[in-house]
Amino acid sequence: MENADIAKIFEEIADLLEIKNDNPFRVRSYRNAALIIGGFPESMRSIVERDEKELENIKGIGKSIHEKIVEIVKTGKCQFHDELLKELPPGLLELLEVSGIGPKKVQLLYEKLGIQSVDELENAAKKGKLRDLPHMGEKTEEKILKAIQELKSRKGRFRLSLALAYAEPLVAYLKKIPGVIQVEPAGSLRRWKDTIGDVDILVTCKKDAPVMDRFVKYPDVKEIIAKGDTKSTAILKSGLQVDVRVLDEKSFGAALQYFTGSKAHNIAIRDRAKKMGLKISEYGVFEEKTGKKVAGENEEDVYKAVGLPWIPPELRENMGEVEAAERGKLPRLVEINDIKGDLHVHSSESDGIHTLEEMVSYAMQKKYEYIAITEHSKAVGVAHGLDDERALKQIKAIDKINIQLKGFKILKGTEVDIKADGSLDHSEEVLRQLDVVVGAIHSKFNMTVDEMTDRIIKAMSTGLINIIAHPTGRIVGVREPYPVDMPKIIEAAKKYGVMLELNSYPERLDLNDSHCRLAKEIGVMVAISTDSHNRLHLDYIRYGIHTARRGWLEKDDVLNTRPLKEVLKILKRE
DNA sequence: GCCGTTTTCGGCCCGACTGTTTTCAGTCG
Ligand SMILES: Nc1nc2c(ncn2[C@H]2C[C@H](O)[C@@H](COP(=O)(O)OP(=O)(O)OP(=O)(O)O)O2)c(=O)[nH]1
Ligand SMILES: [Mg+2]
Ligand SMILES: [Mg+2]
Ligand SMILES: [Zn+2]
Repeated sequence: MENADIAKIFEEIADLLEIKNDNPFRVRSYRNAALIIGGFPESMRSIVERDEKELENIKGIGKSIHEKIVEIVKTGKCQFHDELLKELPPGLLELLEVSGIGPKKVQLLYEKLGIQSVDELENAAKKGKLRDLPHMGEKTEEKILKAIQELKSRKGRFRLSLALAYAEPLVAYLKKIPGVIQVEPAGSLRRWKDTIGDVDILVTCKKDAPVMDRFVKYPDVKEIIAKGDTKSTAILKSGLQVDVRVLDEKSFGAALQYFTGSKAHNIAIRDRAKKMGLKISEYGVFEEKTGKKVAGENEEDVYKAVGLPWIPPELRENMGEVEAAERGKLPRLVEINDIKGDLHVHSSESDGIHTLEEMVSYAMQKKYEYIAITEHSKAVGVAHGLDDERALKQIKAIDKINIQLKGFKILKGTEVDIKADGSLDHSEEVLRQLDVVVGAIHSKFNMTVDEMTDRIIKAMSTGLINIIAHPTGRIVGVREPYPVDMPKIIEAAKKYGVMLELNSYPERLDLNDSHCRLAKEIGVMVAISTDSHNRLHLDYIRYGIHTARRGWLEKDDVLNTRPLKEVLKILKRE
């Protein structure tokens, strides 16, 4: 039982309770717990094994949910969940996936028509059986049929980079509408989450600007879900959903604060306002008694009105940022301009596209002081990995080029394969001649957690490795992380003086946000690298930076914010 | 079910859009 499985159980408990018309705040508690556990950096299993009392320290997890986590970890089951599933058929859960269908309709459909699955719902709608139910008519049937089609072709959450690629031209299109003043991506895009459920765009404009009419005519729109004066929703041909919110420029700050979220952050901020006698909505901050508007034009004022400094969007997950802001303890997050070099770069010598010289010239354009050339080793055959001999040749070649470079240095490196037994795919003799050794797992993923964790720790214990690359091996939306105990890895990294990579490839973003935060807590430095295989990949650094910011990292927590001299000192192995 | 600048009970964010309704419930952001 991994965290994702436990989160799913609580999510289902929330859904089932909601269908049963249970207390909505109880429902929220389960849903909130699912959110917390799903994003937690350490597995519930290892917390329970070490000391289950630690669960009590997690905000949002109380006695009841605590007990259920322990039960699930120990027995693999949750009795309460099982009982709910005896009362209600499991098919009701899939009905909730149909957009427009919520708990009340599910209950109604089940009780009046015995509908227990999406297929049954589709049949009933086609036969016109739904229109007899209260609050439903012919239009509802049509809408449900459309929503079922949409569900069947739904692809799940989009990679951040892909969602951005769809959002950018739409933003440009909206900016050209007459009367439009500002167009800002908001939601999870502005928070730089690794995956995006839908794109949220905030627009401010002069009165009567035809924003919504033009939005729904955007050539890439496939279907209009809703269209109102201030809020519309459409689905693009790619299947990506877009929400556009339009407000007056006087509300820009409050609207951006609202639409950036996260939902949990908004609730926390609004709750705080309420306790101060204020009310926050997307229109502004208002005094509860008089209704007088006290903020709204810009975001900073909204936070100021509730006694807080402005909080960077990447932190707005209600994971301690409100408390930190209150105590003046917000981190000074790392910025893209802090980056002085890139420590994971390939050239055409292994599986890169561009030559070493081409990579260097682009890095110099970016005003970097250094990059490390880190080719694969021979075990990664598909990538033309280097054996010792080729590695030695490359060392000599780099030495030669370095002589001619001014104000820039190529670090001699490798992305050495960590073999199944934890040994490294180059000789110690070669590894000792390199400036930086990046170690990574590339095959044999089907190990137990303990085996995989030991494998990586063994590699770290050789004293030959500086950095572990893409430490969990996940591919966003494609491959789960291999089983590995990250807290143990991070502790071992601390012990052996090894650093961890945040791989900036948008398909990887590995370490992820919560692991970055754990690394900082434990005191392990993170290297934000791009793993570039062509020169434009060097620009992927921005994904890494924003993910690091989501993990609360500051400049000093990041290895490659340091100038060349310092980095070389840190990379020196005993 | 959770939690504590109204602390161990009582409150838990606030508003838009739709389809049905004749005054609003449901769903969603
Ligand atoms: N106050 C408040 N704001 C909400 C609520 N639901 C959503 N929002 C705000 C905050 C969200 O970040 C923003 C956009 O909503 P989305 O459902 O698109 O969520 P978000 O973009 O955060 O994540 P996503 O990747 O789309 O799943 O709207 C809510 O229930 N209350
Ligand atoms: Mg969104
Ligand atoms: Mg949205
Ligand atoms: Zn690589």
